[in-house]
Amino acid sequence: MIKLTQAKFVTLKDIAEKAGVSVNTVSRALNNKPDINPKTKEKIEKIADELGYVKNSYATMLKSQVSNTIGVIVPDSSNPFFSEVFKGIDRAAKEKDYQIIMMNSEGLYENEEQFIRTLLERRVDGILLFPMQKSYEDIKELIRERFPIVLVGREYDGWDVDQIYSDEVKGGYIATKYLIEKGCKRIKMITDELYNSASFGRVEGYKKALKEKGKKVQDQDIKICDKIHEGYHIQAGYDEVTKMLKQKEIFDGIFCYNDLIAYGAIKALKEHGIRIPKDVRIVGYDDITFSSLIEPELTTIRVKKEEMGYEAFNMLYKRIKSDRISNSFVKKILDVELIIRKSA
Amino acid sequence: MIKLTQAKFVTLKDIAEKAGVSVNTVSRALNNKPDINPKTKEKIEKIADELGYVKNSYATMLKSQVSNTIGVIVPDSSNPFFSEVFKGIDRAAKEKDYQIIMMNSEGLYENEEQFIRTLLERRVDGILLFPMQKSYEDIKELIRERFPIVLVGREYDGWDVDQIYSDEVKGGYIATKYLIEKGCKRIKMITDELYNSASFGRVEGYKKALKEKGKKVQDQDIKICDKIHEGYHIQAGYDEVTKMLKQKEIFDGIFCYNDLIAYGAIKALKEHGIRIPKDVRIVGYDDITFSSLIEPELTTIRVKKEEMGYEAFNMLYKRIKSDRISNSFVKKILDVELIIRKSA
DNA sequence: CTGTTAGCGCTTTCAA
DNA sequence: TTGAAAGCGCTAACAG
Repeated sequence: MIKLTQAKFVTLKDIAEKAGVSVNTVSRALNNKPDINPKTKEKIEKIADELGYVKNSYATMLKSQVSNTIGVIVPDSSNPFFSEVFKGIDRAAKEKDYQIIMMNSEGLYENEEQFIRTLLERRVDGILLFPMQKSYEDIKELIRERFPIVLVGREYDGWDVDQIYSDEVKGGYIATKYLIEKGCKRIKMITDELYNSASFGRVEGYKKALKEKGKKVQDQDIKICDKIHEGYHIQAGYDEVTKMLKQKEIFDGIFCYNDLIAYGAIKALKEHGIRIPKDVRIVGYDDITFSSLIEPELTTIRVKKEEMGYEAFNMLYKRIKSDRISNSFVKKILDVELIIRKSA
Repeated sequence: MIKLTQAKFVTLKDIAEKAGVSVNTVSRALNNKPDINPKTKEKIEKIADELGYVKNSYATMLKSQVSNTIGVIVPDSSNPFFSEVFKGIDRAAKEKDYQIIMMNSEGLYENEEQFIRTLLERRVDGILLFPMQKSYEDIKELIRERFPIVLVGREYDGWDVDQIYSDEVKGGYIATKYLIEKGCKRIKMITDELYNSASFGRVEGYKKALKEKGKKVQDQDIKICDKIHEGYHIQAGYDEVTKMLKQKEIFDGIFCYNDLIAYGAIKALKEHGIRIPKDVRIVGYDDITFSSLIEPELTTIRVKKEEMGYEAFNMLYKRIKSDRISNSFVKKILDVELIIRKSA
């Protein structure tokens, strides 16, 4: 059936016929190849323009087996943390004239698996993945096949794969140590799931700081987010603190897995008339834009977000361009720093 | 040159050879077509699995001329407003099993033009565009060619194109009217560029409300954002208010083009010890998540963000699927509402 | 400098 | 139920 709603695209053949030359002459003309008469070229370009020619990239990619496209899978594109990392990816990709197909796994492993497949079907040249770490099968396969991939934001100790992530243990450590130094006697932690390395590392840092100062670590002090909510991080922080208050738990400091959780925690505390930082001190993680705008301004761990994205792309780019099998995989660990504001 | 770093992908031909059947039998087996012996099918599926077959979508698309992909061009993916609209798009696209290529025009018309071209080269089935409105040539061409497109968030009065946007005049009107009712005598407005319909509409509403209450509209009360900054909206709001204060302008109310500008405005006012809402009342626009978290909580105009994205996709989907030329273009206008919090 | 030819991987007639 | 052959639009090798 002829689709009248959409004009058919002009092909090289159309141009060739009109110009009275062969298809391949047209191809050469339009791709700025050598060995072409300037006059012919000009003529062809003119006709292409008149006809409104738009190259069919599928055909090109099918032929050349190169897409100049990478896939990016993030857990939540509406989380400002990922927006900022993505900015770095985007900037690096533009420099190298690469395109990006971005997908949102929404924290579901099934999606991650499915998206990887889709990206492979699209023959992306490589993948930048923020993995869920709920399972590893999908990634293992890519690595076994030596498909160009860089794992971002999560640690895969001992794996033969390029990776870039922050020094999470240090982050958790300096955050907690700071709270202790500020005089907190009972510090809770609210974290994400425990199976991802970021969460795990931050908890480890938290424990390390407590132990170092001779405080005992109690597992019930570590709260794990309940993620059933829409926009779950803020809500989860809010719910968790509300519950802690209702159960009359005693605490004078909270270290949150990320700034969003901290926002929710602050909201709950304020609603109960608890003063920050006087009664309870709060430290977040990530240092997203809004953290210097909320009240009280949030003390937090700054992560090099844009740099992480920028570097991640360039690591992937190198991997894509490396023509030989290389067993030297890059593991880049970014430093973090404590940003002291008003909440702690 | 053989690229050893990347295993070659398995093709239908490979499977066919191993199974001792023809390529087309394999194709039919893997695509769940009728007319295939269940046993043959099973055998083929098994081999495909063993060999790790991944379909080459370029080949399929080249042949079928359908990509099941749409392009989305947003001005700034790190602005929470667009993140939320995008969520709606994403949800709708998933329902229809469509994929999305998202691009970030960064407020530059050159990028918009360039991205449209790229998307056409990728033969997307349609485009969802948040236009800059700095120029119209690129869009005009698409419309002339009857390429499936939906313009989102901006009004194109009298154009033969599907569009969805908010009732901006109403938004500006109710925001300003509310400030007047609260007793504001001198209300400033800080807006984005003036050439886009959203900005234009909100200014119109602002003027309408002032006039209706017998107040005179002074053009110098309307401040236009200076956008040279990184993360410009917040910074621009901050800079603008700082400048107004330095120049000792008199005002007791500010209506901001969006919440981000309002955040910056609030920050500047606080730094100067000006109380909100006692000395100056602030109303924002969009009602992004963080607006109920900052202090004071922001009074703002709520826009149906997710719905806008969701509807936009479905309008585009209909357009893509409509097989005949249709001259009835859809123009959907979403309602807005005033959310009263603490800042005004 | 230009044309002919082959083929990327897949789908789709049309025969068998 | 299956196979052979053509072709989507483009590029590249090779002649001329």
